[in-house]
Amino acid sequence: MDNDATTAAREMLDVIPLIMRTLRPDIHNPAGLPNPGHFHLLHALLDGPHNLSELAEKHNVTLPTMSNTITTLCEHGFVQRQQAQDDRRRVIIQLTPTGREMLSKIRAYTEAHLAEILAPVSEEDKKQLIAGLAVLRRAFTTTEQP
Amino acid sequence: MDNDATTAAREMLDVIPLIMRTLRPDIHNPAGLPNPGHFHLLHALLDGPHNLSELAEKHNVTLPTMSNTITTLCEHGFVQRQQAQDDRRRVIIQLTPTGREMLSKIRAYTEAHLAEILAPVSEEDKKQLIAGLAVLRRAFTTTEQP
DNA sequence: GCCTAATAGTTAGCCTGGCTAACTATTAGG
DNA sequence: CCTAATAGTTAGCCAGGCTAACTATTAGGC
Repeated sequence: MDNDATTAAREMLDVIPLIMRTLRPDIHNPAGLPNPGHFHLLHALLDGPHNLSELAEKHNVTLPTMSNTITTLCEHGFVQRQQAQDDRRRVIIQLTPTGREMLSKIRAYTEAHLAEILAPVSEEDKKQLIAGLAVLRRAFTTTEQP
Repeated sequence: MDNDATTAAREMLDVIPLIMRTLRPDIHNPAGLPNPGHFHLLHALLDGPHNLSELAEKHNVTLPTMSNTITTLCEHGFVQRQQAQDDRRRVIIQLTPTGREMLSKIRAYTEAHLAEILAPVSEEDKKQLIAGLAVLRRAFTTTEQP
């Protein structure tokens, strides 16, 4: 067994809840977003348009559920439906400027909140933290694909 | 403005979603747990018994909602209700051995999964990661109280 | 080139979890 | 003691999730 990996895993599972407890309210209950879960969905649309099936699968909900969810997000003006011209069965979902703006507001607010929490940390510790985060980024982006 | 704090905050908000995408299924859809959200609730009971009002407030739900949720968790045998003897209005909620066991199974499984992902990381990077996590732990436990 | 099968979404009907309002039981205070 | 406050529960309603059934479009076999 790899003891350092286990130590790091254990530590992550202790620390992540502490962080999430602080960040959750920023992300899930921001003014203007009707439903907490909608944030993740809108976020997924940042890297480009998707169709309903992809979104449903990625978020572990059924197609009808995603269809309804998208309907309410359309009504709120955060996303828009659009027929694909090559295959007219498909519906392309993409962010509206309003949706994009909402996301960047949440992002900015959360980032500021986090930075405030990290401000009292010593310079050296901040370097250490940034280095640790880089390790995590590498570990979790190489494992992404499957 | 503190530039390192902002850099760290930005990096955290990029990296955390990557991690959560991997861990969410382990935590929210484990066999035996009826509802995804129940995990957080049971976890909160690990540090001792609580009454309904505390739980409701901590989890941002109303008292009736928490009452119903606890009822279903009771029916599944994960927690038990118990009248407080000093103030008979209060109801003390605590984990049953079954509930405790369920939590440690989820914990063990998730920890193993995480350790597996971290295994290929170099020794040096693992040290770096552990150091970074320690910084986070300090930052987020000193900020806990308010 | 049709006719069937497969694929993408939507609609209908049901169930659960959330909320507010109203109620019961117990304790605190003038 | 009698009123007010506090802790939970019950009742009734709404939104989000699911399955089943339906529509529309594309793909494939003969």
